[in-house]
Amino acid sequence: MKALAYGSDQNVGRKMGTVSKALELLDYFTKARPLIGLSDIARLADLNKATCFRLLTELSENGFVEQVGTSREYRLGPSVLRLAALREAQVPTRDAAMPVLQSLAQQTGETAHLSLLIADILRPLAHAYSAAHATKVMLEDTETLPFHATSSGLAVLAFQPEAFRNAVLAKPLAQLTSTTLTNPAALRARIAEVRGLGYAESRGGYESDVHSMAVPLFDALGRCSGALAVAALGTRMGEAQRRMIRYALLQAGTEITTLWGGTLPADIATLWRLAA
Amino acid sequence: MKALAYGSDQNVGRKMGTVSKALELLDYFTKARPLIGLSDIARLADLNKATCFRLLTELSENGFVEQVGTSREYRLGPSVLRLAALREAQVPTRDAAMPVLQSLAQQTGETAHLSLLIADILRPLAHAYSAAHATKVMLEDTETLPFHATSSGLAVLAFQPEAFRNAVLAKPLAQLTSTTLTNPAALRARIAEVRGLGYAESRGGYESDVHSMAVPLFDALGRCSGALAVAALGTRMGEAQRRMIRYALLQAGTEITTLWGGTLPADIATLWRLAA
DNA sequence: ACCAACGGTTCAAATAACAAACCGAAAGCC
DNA sequence: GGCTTTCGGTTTGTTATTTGAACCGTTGGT
Repeated sequence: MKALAYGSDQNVGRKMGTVSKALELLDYFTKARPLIGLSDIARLADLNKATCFRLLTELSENGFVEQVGTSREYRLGPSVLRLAALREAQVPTRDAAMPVLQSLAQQTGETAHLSLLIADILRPLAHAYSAAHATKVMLEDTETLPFHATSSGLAVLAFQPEAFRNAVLAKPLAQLTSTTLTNPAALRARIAEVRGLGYAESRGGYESDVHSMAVPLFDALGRCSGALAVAALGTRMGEAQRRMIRYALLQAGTEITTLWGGTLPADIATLWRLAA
Repeated sequence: MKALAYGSDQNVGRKMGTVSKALELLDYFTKARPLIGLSDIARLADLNKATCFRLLTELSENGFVEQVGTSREYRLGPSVLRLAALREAQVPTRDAAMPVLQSLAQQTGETAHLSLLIADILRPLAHAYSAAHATKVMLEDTETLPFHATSSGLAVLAFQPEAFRNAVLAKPLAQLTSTTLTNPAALRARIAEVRGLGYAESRGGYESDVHSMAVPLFDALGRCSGALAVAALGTRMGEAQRRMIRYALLQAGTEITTLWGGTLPADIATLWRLAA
């Protein structure tokens, strides 16, 4: 199993195959850092420059990265577009969820985002912003959502196999804000609570003034493979607002799970029906 | 440089790194064959089962493929979605072109498609169909566009560096229909002609009753990195129809190149302006 | 003119990939 | 039921690939 690595956690001492190393290089491209030079990416990945060069060359030969003319920096290549189109054609995920996500943002007047569990890491896949407020939560550059410190993370974690939860909680858990829960036992309790409620909530656990709520999403294989969340400034999160957002979330969550061909676990279905 | 391999061309005797082998596995997933078992894919890629298994495992650990529950077959994983979203955010390609593509299909009443030059291979990225005729050209399952036998291929080839053209024409060229041009010298003449016209045309070179026209597309780096084409049944391609399609193509081609931040080579810009 | 950092290259040494044979399970097929 | 084939997956010794450190030639800053 791939090392669970997030935050500032340096993934040192890992022992991984060449392919994983190459694929990991792709992960260093982010919205905030779309172009990376050879030396930079070698440093980031903690790889030898020669190794890194060979990997990048091979990625480039296959269109997964490409070099922009000047300064020879690398960026993601066009191959991913083709593969993504193919994946979406077979398992509509982003395209299917996007309209629901947008209407959720509009309906709640807050920022909505959808995350996917990819290779044991929770990553945001799409965002939708509302024009309702001048101040909104932006998360353009978030690359990884820590399981223990976000509502999406908790929502997903609550519906994973026990072994997965254990693996996550066994790793060191970053104290991101003053209110981040980092005690494994307390987190377990928290997760059990999420399971009982059918949705998760986080008050400033990731960023101190952001309050968010999230629901788990289920795919056609019955797995909980993602989460849908609404994030707002803590100051805007009154009781009425929370109730409104929760309601919209449960609706939208049901909708996306259905679009994905998934089915809610029976207990969750009941919980959500009651709350509606 | 990666071997130019298309059609039924078996890519035997190649000497490629582990990473390329792994990435090539991803190419065996198509719309027509979205799920593949271990033994199948090993046969397709002409790899040892153990090797193939290891590669697939590593791809799976990184979310590039995943196994569906029953029968343990593999399919493309969610990682590609994330990367594609990132790529589109930085270099809007498919999303930017899609509306133009659709309006081109609607405007011409025929099938329009956009292809991208990925790692020396021309691959269709998106299609748009028109509802105007009951019979239309379908190309859902086309995986690779042979340069010598399609209008898109000729359009792209005409604007590549000489070395690239040579590499393509040096390979054996498949005789796909009775009218497919396979003589390198004749093809060179054809390509020169395309250069002089600013667009390419193919009458039944790929499928015997399909007539298509294509224009090259240029990206922000000044490369010709794709083609835009309209394909119709040969029987519908009268002179008036050809003129209409050509006009719409030049318009749409200009538009997409502009959206991509590219600039037309001066001679082409002039040609297209004159034709409009 | 210097120096540092860049992208890229080289080559011996270390490591990871390879092929073949094997395993238990499931699916035909008599 | 029993025989055979094929499946996904594993193991092993051999082999070929990957790796890391040092080394180029350039570029850009001071």
